[in-house]
Amino acid sequence: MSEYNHKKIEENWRAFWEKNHTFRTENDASKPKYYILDMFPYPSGAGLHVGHPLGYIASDIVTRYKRLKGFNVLHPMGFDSFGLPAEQYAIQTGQHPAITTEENATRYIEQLKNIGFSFDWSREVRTSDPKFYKWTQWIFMELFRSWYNKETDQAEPIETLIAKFETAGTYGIQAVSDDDVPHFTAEEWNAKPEREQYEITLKYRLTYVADAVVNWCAALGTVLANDEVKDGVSERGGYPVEQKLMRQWMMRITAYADRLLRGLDTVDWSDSLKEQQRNWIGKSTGAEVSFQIEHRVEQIKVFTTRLDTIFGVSFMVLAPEHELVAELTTLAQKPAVDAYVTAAKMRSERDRMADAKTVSGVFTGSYCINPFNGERVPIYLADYVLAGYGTGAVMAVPSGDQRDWAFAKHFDLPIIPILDGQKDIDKQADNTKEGRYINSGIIDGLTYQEALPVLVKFLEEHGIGKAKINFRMRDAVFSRQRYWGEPVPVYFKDGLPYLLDEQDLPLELPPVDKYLPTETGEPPLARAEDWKYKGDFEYELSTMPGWAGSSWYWYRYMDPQNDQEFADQKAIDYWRDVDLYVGGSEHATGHLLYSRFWNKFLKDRGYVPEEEPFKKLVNQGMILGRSNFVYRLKESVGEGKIPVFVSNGLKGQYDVTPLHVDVNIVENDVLDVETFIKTRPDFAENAEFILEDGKYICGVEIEKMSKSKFNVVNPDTIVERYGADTLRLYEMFLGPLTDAKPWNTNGIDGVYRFLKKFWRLFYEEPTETRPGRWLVTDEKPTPAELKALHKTIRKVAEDIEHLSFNTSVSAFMVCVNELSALKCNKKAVLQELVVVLAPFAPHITEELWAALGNEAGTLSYAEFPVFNPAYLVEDTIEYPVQINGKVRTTLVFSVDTVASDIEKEVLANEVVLKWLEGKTPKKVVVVPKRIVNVVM
RNA sequence: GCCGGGAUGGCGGAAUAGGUAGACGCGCAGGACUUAAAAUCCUGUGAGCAGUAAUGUUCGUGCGGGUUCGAUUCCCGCUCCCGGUACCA
Repeated sequence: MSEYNHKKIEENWRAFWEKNHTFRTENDASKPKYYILDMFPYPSGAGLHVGHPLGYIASDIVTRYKRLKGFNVLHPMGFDSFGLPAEQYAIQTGQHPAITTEENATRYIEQLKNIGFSFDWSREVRTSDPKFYKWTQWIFMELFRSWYNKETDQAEPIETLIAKFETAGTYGIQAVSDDDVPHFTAEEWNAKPEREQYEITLKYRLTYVADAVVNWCAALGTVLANDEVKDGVSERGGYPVEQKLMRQWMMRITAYADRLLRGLDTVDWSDSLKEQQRNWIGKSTGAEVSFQIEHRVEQIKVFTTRLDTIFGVSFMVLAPEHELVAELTTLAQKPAVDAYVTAAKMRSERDRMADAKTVSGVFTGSYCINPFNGERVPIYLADYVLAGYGTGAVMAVPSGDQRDWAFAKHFDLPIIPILDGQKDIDKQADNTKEGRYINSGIIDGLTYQEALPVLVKFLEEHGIGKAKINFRMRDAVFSRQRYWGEPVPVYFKDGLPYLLDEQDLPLELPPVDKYLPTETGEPPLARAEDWKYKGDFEYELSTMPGWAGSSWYWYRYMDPQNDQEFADQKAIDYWRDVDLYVGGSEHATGHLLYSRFWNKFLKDRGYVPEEEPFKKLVNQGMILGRSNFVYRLKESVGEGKIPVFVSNGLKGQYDVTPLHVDVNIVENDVLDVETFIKTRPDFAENAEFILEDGKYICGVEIEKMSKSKFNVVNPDTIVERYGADTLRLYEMFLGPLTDAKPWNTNGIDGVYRFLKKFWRLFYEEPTETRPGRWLVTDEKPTPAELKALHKTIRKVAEDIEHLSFNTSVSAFMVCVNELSALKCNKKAVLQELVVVLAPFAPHITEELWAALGNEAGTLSYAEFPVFNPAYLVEDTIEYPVQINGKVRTTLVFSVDTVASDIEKEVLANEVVLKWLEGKTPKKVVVVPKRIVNVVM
């Protein structure tokens, strides 16, 4: 074959790999392991666009490279196949989501295989497969059967807690639990009826039932994702949405807050990602203080990180959802409070936090007492305080906190200065810790450092509070009022939740007549007929959230067929953890925290060996769409009018409406007018076009890739026209893996030409009369050829380690340009180059590898060439010579020339002398092997 | 709002222990081959000014300051864009 025929070559090799199971991976303990994982996709109905494979190409390059370096590489792919879109489609069409999901996954696999990824498809998993979610349910059960012992700082079986109760009651127990756990002695425990004992343990288990705030849409009869709520109404239909408490399964992730925080120091992730997780966990050190409510027995607890400002408290603010609101509201204030609470229910948490400009709130009519000075403090409600944070109450210090300051101004409350270091507090709050305290009772005259211990001692001696570490992170809601998710393996008996017997797993999704909630607002599973545990007991009707299956799936790839365990212990001990994890940064605080949480839990219970599941992690950037526009004259729209479109360069002279035009009929921003008329008769029939230089030039904007913007580019189209190798190289060539960047098919010709030029090093260009001959010879390479090769070997190996693939592609181009110029057709050089290029362009390199006389299909497990620095040694260096930091000339010196000799010669140089204009330089900076700078 | 990230030619980008800004590619312009086109190959290409030209020279890495012999790179203050913000996955 003397012409580069990408289609034929690629189809051949893909068939070869499939037939020979080239990428089947064994759990082979004799070779060092390397686990490279892609965040698995949700198989959407739209199929893949060119943005999706970006991360997969990168991880496939590393995978193939590591194989060449002698590693046993696990590189699997599967589907996170539970999700809202399939359910939404099911609601609209009645089609079971399993069917849609199956079709979409099949399409994804086809598209992925088309790009030549070296996935081991025999290990594919899907979270919606009962054989998979059996183990998701099993892990849920293990969580339910566990509690968190703070003493040992790990999760333990619930039996160890019960044993403690039996011998010592709650005495000395350090557990993460609900707030309202009762205290008892061993005798008291042992005397309790079984049901009550069980009820008590429910407060300690790592998954538990509690009331949580959700977006309730009464009109749709369902709970909405924040995503589905826009401006306080449902995105679908525009119905009102309110914040409502609902009984939900929860995950006690907060038990792991500190370990999740500490673990970040041990993983190789980007600083920004770690920082996002740290902020999410939000550890803050401070104190909890109780304020007695005037004329009542209840107290209001607040958490503060600035206990030192307690003498500046001039009011108290509670979240509108605070449990004491009803009791605190006086008769006179009731109408105002009720109105405010109702209004707050209509606002989403995000709206409430984002809106820092409007001050709103209402006085309850009640007061509490500042325990440090006995002053009466009025109690307000305001929606900037969120019920789920801390205690849902804030002690307001207007002189030190800007939000409190604005609130105080608005309601005309006192602003008490507390530090003599505070400045301009009549204009704004000053949160300084500088200076000495004033108006502050027992800490007057002290500094911040001196005051803190005094305050804490006072707190503890008077029993009004304690030092406390608070986390912003809350327990995770684990229930979804949906159909298309894992059923929760729980049934109810006399109102209490119990686990299913293990042999009854998996609890499969029952058929339902509709995928909607019931008329009474119960989740879709309530529609299932005769769906009772052992024929008697109500099942839990909510399903698990999207993140359940993805919180442990990487272990299933290690042993995907196992029906005895979630994975064989030997397989887990061999593969252990993920060495490189590639995926989108949008998972920074969701999936990546939950996965770490479940991993730590599984480790505590002895199922997995590593504390952290993902050693190294990179976020690939999003590939954006490049939308094209046509501009229609506004005056040309209307009954009986002929539409007129004006070219981009001339649109300024007219009043026009920009309209998206399909990027697939635009080349280099020039519109294919004929196809446009043909494909869009709805608005381009008989249309006239005002051209520039005889062409219709389209406008351009960078936007997210989406169907509605007509800017979606399908990888299949690219593979058909240019081949998968070109697609792979081009996606890498676009820019750094981690950056967001626009897709522009225009540039792809460059890498396609590169592959053809590379091919020309092996085969002569064919003419009409004869096919191109095989050019490769066994001649000995010249130093220049070896230099070109070894520069590339070094660069590419370094780049792959740093995941800097765009620069590797340029390095290949430079190398091929150099070898072409040198007319190098030598096997000794070309064969090594084939191996180096193989991870990037696996098809063309397999073809050439075989043509060079190697056994077909063995390239994937060949050996990566070893870089030899001897070929790159230079004996001269070109020094840029600067005058006052500006380059004026360059001079060549041999590598061993000493600085003083360089300086001498530079000062004698005519260009330098010209710039010196006879003056003596103040200083000459000679940086060896780098640069010379003459300062005058 | 809060948290995180980014900004370099017409376009994608390259260059950071601070050391010749614009590698590589696209596009564009000119040329070769061709009856012609495509493909391919060669040359040029940040902007301005001077010069027939070789060349010389000034400006130039989002904006405003600073540190330094020297700043795309480090520091301070802004502007705009993107991601996350707990039920999209």
